[in-house]
Amino acid sequence: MVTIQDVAKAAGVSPMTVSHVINEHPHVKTATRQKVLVAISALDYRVNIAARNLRTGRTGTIGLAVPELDRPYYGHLAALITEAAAEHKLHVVVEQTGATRESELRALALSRNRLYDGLILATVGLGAADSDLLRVDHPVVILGERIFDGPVDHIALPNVDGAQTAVTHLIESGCRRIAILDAAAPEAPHPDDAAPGERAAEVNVSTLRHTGYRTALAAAGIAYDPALVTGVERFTMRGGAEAATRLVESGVPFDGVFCVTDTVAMGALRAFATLGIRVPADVKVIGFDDVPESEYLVPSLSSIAPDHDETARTAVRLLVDRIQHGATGRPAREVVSGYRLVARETTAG
Amino acid sequence: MVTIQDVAKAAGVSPMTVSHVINEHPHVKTATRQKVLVAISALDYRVNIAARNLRTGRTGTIGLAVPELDRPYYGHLAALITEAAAEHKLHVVVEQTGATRESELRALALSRNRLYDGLILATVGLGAADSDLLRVDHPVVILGERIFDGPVDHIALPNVDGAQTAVTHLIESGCRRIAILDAAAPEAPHPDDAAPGERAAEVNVSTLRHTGYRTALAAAGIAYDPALVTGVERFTMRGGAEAATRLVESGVPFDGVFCVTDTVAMGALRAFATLGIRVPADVKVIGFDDVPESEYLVPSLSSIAPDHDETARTAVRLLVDRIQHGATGRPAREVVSGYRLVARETTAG
DNA sequence: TTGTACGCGTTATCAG
DNA sequence: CTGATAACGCGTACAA
Repeated sequence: MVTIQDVAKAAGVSPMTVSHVINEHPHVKTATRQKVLVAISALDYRVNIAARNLRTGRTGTIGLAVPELDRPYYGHLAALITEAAAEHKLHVVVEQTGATRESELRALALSRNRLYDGLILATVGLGAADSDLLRVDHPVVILGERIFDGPVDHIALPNVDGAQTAVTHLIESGCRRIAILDAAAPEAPHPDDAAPGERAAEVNVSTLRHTGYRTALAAAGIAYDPALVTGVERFTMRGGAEAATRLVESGVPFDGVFCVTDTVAMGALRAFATLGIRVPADVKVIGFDDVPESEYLVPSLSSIAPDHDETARTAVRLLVDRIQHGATGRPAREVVSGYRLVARETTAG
Repeated sequence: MVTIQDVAKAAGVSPMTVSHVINEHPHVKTATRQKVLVAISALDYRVNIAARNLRTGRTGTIGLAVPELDRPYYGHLAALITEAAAEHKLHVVVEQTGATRESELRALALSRNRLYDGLILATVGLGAADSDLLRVDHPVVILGERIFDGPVDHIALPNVDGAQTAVTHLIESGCRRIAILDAAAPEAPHPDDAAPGERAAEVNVSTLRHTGYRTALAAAGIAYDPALVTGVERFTMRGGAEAATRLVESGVPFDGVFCVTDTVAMGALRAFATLGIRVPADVKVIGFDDVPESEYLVPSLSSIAPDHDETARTAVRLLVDRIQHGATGRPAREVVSGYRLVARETTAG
């Protein structure tokens, strides 16, 4: 391994001078600079980032931790954040947490974070109950469901409002029996049903969007029918296809479906095609996320489009601010992303 | 920042002993270990990876550099490689190169690589002419087109054979006028057309798959018609849709389309739907890559499925071997991935 | 304008 | 079983 010392020796100067050249400090004679540059390229010298990092405490890199890399939503997010970070001259590296609460906490706590100047953590497994665990001393921005009064900066997706808008759109398109495909296991009670003082069920993407669904129904005077709620094992295409198939096989009539994510909707659309159910003629479908694929599906998928670009930019901006002004200085901020309804063929008249 | 020294002081031992405990060295009395562990958790100490890395030269992390993160193929690849690496107790971080030759070379040469024990580089921009530039001293595995006799370990996709199989499948399905959507700019001459001694045009995914296309046509006695070759600006859905639209508007008759990637095919399918061209009734379509989405499209997309799982596992295995046995010891190896034809609805009778 | 000395936090070596 | 010492490669402060 060729070090800065080797370069110094080769150029006939001190290591310090080499350092000055590398870091483009002004007070180096041009002739000296040239000698050093020649030596650097002759020896193919590269600075040792680990050493520099140890000395300076900065890496110029931020981490992005996402639940799963092979879901369009996160791929898109990663691309946008990479772009936004570049404007701040920061590199982005992405890692996969695995979509469980434990793994997300691990990503957060891992000493590895020392290799990043900051971390953007996209969560699905963390709940409001984990608030305390989010208290870390390095710059972190959480991207995900709503965690009120959390100790870290946090960008919340417009889950409730977005879902309500989606379902309202189905209603306005003429649907009356609207099914929902969302997370399977813990039956999410409607907030209104919770006994006073009782802790609400875990807050996550699914329960929030479920809430929006119920709110929209209620606003339109449509009764909530548990038979129309179908659980999705995982928020994947396969999960969506299986859930949609179960919904159809249950025999319960429905004329609209709100899918918790576009990926789930893609699975559902496929299942409907297989079962001979026409979209949008027989059933209208809407998703959430507006992943790039949605526009190109046949039929193209209506969706709720959070302002991804703005979200990415805000996440990076908040993080950069923490990096520059200290992780624990200012109180935590919460930002809710904007969104818009994108009506496409799956909800066409 | 709490250091190993702080822990040592708190536990009343030397920093060295703390290090022994952290790294689970055997010869530490249980009582001592306990004291240290207590101090560690009391102080919430985390090892400083940068310092450890500086000292040991290992990070336990490998890098994966891909052209673009928001393409299903790379997302899927990243997920599989992460999984494969976990079996070797290695972390994976993914970064985006940007799909240009320069950026890929930069990813390769970057001092940043010192933060990884090794790098898996998925290429699209690099050509055979860059062989020399690939000569680096740290462990690297290239994933991409075929670069014969390159200086680094290399996993090649079965581009030529796979494309030939895809086009042959179209022919066997009854197609006679088969269009191809592939890279736009430099007209790729068929190897047979190159004058002897003349350097072949740049070798990349597109030219290789183009070669497979021509080989399949030739084998079936079908004349190559340049009018059926349509350039795709970028290998995105949008690029595919635009190219397909141009193809149709050109007025040239065709009954089959081979798309250079599944993502391009998704765009093409959408364009055909918009233009009222039925798939597979009017035109049959096949892609390449077999991304997870393909199975769920309507109609589901026939494709060439490289053995992604095996590819990921092999890439990691080769890299681990280099990490353990030195980057420059053994001569470079080239492995070609296996593949299979997946016939779905877009090429159904 | 250039050089010297030291410290960042950790671990390898080797002695006790 | 535990600890002292040195070293990893770089950057900062200060001296020359």
